[in-house]
Amino acid sequence: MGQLPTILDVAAAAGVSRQTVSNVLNSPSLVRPETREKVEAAIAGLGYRPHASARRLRTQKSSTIGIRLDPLSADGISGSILDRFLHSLTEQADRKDLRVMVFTAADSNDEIRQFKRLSEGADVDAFILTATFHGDPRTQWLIEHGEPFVTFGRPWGTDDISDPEHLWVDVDGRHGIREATIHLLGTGARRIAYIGWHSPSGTGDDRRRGWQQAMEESSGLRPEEIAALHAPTEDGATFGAEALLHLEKTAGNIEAVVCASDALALGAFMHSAGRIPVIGYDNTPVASSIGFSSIEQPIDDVAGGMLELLTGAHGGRVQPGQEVAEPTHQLLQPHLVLRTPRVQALTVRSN
Amino acid sequence: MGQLPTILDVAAAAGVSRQTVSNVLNSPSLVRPETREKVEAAIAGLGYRPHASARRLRTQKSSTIGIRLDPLSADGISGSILDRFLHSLTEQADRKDLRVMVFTAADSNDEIRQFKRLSEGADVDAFILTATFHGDPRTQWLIEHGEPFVTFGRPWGTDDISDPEHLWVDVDGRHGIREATIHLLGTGARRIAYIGWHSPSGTGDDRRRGWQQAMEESSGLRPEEIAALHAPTEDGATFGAEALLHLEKTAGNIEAVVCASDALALGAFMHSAGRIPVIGYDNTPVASSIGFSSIEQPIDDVAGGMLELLTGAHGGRVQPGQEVAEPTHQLLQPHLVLRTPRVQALTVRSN
DNA sequence: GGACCAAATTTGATCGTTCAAATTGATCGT
DNA sequence: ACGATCAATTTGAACGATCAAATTTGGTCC
Repeated sequence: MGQLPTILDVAAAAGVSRQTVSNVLNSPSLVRPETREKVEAAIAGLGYRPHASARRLRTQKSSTIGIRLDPLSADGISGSILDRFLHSLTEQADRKDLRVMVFTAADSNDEIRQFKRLSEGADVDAFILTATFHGDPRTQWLIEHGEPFVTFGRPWGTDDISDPEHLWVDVDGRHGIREATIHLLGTGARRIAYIGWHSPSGTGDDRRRGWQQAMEESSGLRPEEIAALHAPTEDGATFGAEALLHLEKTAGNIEAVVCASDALALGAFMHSAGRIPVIGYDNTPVASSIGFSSIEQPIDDVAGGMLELLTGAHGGRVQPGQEVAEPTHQLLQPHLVLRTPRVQALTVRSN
Repeated sequence: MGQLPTILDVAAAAGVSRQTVSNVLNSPSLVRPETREKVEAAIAGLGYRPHASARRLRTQKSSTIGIRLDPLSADGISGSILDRFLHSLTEQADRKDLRVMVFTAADSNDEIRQFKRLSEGADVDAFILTATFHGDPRTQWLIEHGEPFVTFGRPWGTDDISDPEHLWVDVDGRHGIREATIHLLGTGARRIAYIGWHSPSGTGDDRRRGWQQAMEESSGLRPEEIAALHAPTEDGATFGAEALLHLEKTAGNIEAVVCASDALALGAFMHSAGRIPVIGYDNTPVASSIGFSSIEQPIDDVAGGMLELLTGAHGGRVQPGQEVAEPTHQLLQPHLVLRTPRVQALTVRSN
């Protein structure tokens, strides 16, 4: 390991002072090009890297963002999506010289306790929140304590979307589901069912509206008929299968299904034995393995957008009562990934 | 936000000196119980938390472990397993007052570059490695540079398992597959196929041996017959389906299948239409949704074991030529999760 | 009561960096 | 030629904690 070189070693090697080296790193414009080169050569020669903790102590900034690992979120981004998101976030953060620290929490209150720990210890100086919900206590706490943060998910219900209290990036689920439904209508299907989550659910209700709009506009069915094609349930493959079974009994013939998640879609697909088109949401590995269509969220753009908001003019905080030049949120569009099923017959056990 | 209290504020409030407060936190035994209580009251009253960066600067320890996010590892722990592992690791690290920092890397060399960045910047002071392979350059680099680390995975091939050059925790895949095979033999099946990965692959070869042993001991088949039931391929559902199709053509009737991964098992299960028992590896969500048996790795124990080794006497490093009292590795046993299929018929398209 | 020793507590120095103020050296206007 | 101005660089101080050494406290023994 040896002793790591410090800024003083670099200064000595380059024949300048500490501060000049510091300036080369942080405010290059202050340094004469000639000296800058000398210093840069010394830095490279010694393999010097600034000591993160020393810098943090002095600047009171950690250049680290915190994100909770939420493995089993029923709502919003589930499992493998969070995984992809975390990966993309970390990769892009790295390019901006930001580090990512993860933590776990049992519930929202526990998460707030972690916010406290991590911000007070100066471990992180901004937070990334996923799966926001109506009346979220976490955003409230962060705003009150002046901690910078960005959410993946709109501030459902609490405030105006166009004039938000905080920064957010979200995916327009309604639009995605609407496009998917329109695609199915374009193939000739009319009796298109929607299997989603129980209300109230910000994400869930929004997605359902996409299906509802498309159906009302172009299916030619009466409102009661459309309503009869809607089955709210819990998230999960078995629930998806049961919901479709239920719909077939109560609403009769179903020509296609749009689902609020891939888990539900898997169930519906299994139950329908691949005979009718099923469209899921999130384009998880299951969808591609089994081979059903799914709506893909632009995860990279979400992560990139969040970092942009965090490092941009706002610095993760919306200054109250101040003119805002840059946008404070982004609503991104998902896109439909079409697949033809790899399986022909598939039926759920009768048990 | 206000100004956070420092150790000096606590000292003043408790009527003692800096160092006494520091001792209450780090070496309570040095402090008289009476004073300790006073200080603890002051800490609680002010809501003081030590400034992580200041402590790190002084102690030259970050109390942070780094782990690479590897989203698409074909070998070893794949996708959702890494997710579960990361979650478990973070949760257990938290209890030991350790933080977890994540990073991404395109390949091993890139990962080594990250090791450098993070250790030189004193961002992390130990690494967690997953999916080790034969002649892994990463472990070599870490050993050479004296960076503490633990691997999830044995040092395949490089050195002696019972006298390792570094700390590791692994799951006994051979034993797991062996038990799974024995279970199938117990149900009366004899012609049990094995679908795994191409050789050489540390993990893959080890798992295959488990099947081979069980077959040689108890199937009653001749060695050539057993060999004919083995199909090595790439990881993935389609490869699994193709492998089983191939085996049916070349080896004839197959009564059950054991696979090196759930992805392969999914393919085999789809191809066999759920008619014969299929056992996968990793017990991913796909296995539970679709409903096939799978071998579950004790992820929590793996994470816990790795942290134990890291924080134990070794401090993540095996001192060369020194007597070692504590064990330097752990080999854990997986267990079989049995399921009855939820689907009855399922066939792969002929394309 | 004073000498001695261990336990408890305090003080001085330091980790590596950046901020703020001070210094140097060159250019310029009058 | 002389101070004023400005760019480039240096020096002193501080961030908040811990280590190492010094000091005080308190008890025991003769």
